[in-house]
Amino acid sequence: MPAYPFAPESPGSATVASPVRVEPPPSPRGWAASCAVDLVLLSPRQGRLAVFLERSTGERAGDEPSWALPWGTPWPTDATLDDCARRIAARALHHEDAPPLTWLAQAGTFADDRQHPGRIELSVGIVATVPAGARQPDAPSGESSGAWFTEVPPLHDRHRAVLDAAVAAIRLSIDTAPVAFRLLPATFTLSELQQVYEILLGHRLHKASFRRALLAASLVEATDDWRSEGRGRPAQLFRYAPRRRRPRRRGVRFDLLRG
Amino acid sequence: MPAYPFAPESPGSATVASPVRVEPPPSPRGWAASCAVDLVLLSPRQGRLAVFLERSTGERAGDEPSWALPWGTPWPTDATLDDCARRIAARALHHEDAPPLTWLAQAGTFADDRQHPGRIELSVGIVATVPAGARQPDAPSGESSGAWFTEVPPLHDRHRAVLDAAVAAIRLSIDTAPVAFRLLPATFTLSELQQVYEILLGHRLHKASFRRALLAASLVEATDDWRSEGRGRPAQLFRYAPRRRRPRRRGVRFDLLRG
DNA sequence: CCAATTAGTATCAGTCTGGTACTAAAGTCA
DNA sequence: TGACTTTAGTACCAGACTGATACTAATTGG
Repeated sequence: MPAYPFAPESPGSATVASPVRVEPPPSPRGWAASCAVDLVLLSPRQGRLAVFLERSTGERAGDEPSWALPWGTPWPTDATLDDCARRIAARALHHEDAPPLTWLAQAGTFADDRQHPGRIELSVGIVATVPAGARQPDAPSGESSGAWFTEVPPLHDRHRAVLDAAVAAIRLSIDTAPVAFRLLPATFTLSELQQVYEILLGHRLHKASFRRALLAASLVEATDDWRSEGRGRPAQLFRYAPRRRRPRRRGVRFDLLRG
Repeated sequence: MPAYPFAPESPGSATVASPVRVEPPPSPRGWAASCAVDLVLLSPRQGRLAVFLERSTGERAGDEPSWALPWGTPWPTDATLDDCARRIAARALHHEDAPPLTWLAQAGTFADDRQHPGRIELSVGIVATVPAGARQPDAPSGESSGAWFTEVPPLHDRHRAVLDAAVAAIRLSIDTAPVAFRLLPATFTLSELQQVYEILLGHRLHKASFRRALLAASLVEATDDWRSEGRGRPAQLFRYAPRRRRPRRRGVRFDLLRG
C-alpha cells in the first residue's frame, strides 16, 4: 500500500495557493446537461456474447436505427448511478422485483456529438451481466420490449460507442474480477466456464492448462452432481467458491501492452 | 475477433418489440443535472505518486476541505470530455498552449450524495499523467494555484472518491497501456522505469526479471547516452519504442482475481 | 587506493505453459 | 451386443519463464 501519501511536496514546488476558479459558469448552479444511463446487458448465448436491445421509438420520422440500448434518466430515488442502472434493467427485463444482474460496472461516459436516441447530451454507459439461463419471465401478453442479439443491428452512434466501451470493459475486467463466473449459473461445468473465457478473450484455450490453473487457484469447488448433455461423458458440476488467497505473481506482463 | 455479432436470437426468445419508454421524463428534454469534469493529475515525485490539487474556495463559511481536484464544467467549445479535461489541465498547470498530459482516461462518474466542492450533481472523473520532470512553468507572480501532493489532505467526499477511482484506474491499466512510460520523460533509465512500476504496483520487483521481460518484449530501445546520478555506475538511457508485436500469452491469469 | 553505491549480468532450480496423447463415460447406430 | 462417435478429464514432457543468489562493472567519496 504505497499509494498516494500527502503533504505538499518539499520546498521548490508551487505551494502558494489562492482561490481560483477563473471560468465563470454560465449559471450560478453551473452548467446543466440532460443526462442518461445507457445500459449494456450482456449474457452468453449460443457460444457468443449477446446484448439486450429494445425497440427504439425513433424521435423523428425517418430515423434510421430502430433498436437501442435500454436507457433512462436518473430519478431522485436513485441513490447512485448503479441503482439507476438496476432500475432500468428491472423495467427492460420485466423483473420488477430484482433483476438478475450479477455484475455491474461503468463503461465510459460520453458527451460528444454522437447521437443519442433520446437526444441526451451526457450518457453514462453501464455494463451488467445476466447469467446464462436467467431468462426474463415472459412479459405480460405482447408487451415484450426487447430481445437478445448476438449480431448487432445499426444503433445510434452514441449507443454504438457505449456498447463498444462495455465490451472493452468486460474484457479488461476478466483477469481482475470474476466476470466469467457471473455470466454462468451458480453451478456449471468446467467446459462451460472455459467457453465463457473463450468468448470474452476471443480465442481458444488449452483445456489441460485451463483446468490446471483454475484448480490451482482454488477458485471453484466440485459438487456431487454430474450433468449429461446429450452424447459424451457427463461433466462434473462446480460452483464458484474462492478459498485461500493464493500468493499472486509479482512480475510484470509486458506482453499485454497495446499502443 | 468473436465479439458480439448480431441478428436476433433464434426463435424462442422474445423478439416481439414495441415502443416502450414507460418512465415519463420530468421535462421534455429529459432530466438535466449540473455536470463537471473532476481532474486527477498524477505524476511520480520522490518515489511516490503525487496528485495536483488546487485551493478550494470553500463554498460556504466553515467548510472543512481547503484543497480540491482541478475541476470545471464543460464548455460548448469542448468537443469531448477529454478535451474538457485538457482545458482544465491547461488552466491548472498554467500551460495555456499544450498541457504536458501524456495519457488520459476516465475514472468513474459519480452522481451520489457525496459532496462536491462546487455542489455539482454529476462528476466525471478523468485521470491524466504528467511525466516526471515536466514541471509547470512558474505561475505569474503569486498566482500559483496549486501544488503536487504525495500525502492527500482532506478532500470533499466526491473528490476523494474520484481520486480513489483514478488510482485504481491507472493501476488497472498498467498491464494493457504504457502508463508507466507516460509517467517518465522521453528518455529514462531502466531503474527509473522499474521504480515507476513499483510505485504503481505497490511492491518491489526483481531487477533481473524486470529487465529480461522488458527487453524480450522489445518495448524499449537503448540510446547512446548514459546518465551518472551521483554515486554509482552510470545508467544507460532508453526510450519507449515498441517494435514487433510479440505473440502474447494465451493463458488465463486466475491469480489476479479479487472478490 | 579503497569502500560504498548503483548498474547490469550469469547461473540455476523450480514452476508454469501448451502440445500430444492418452483414458473414461456416455450416446448412436448397425 | 459391439464398434464408433462425442465429450470429459488426465498424463507426460519439452520448452519457456520466474525469481533467488551471486557475480562483474563503473562511478563517487573518502
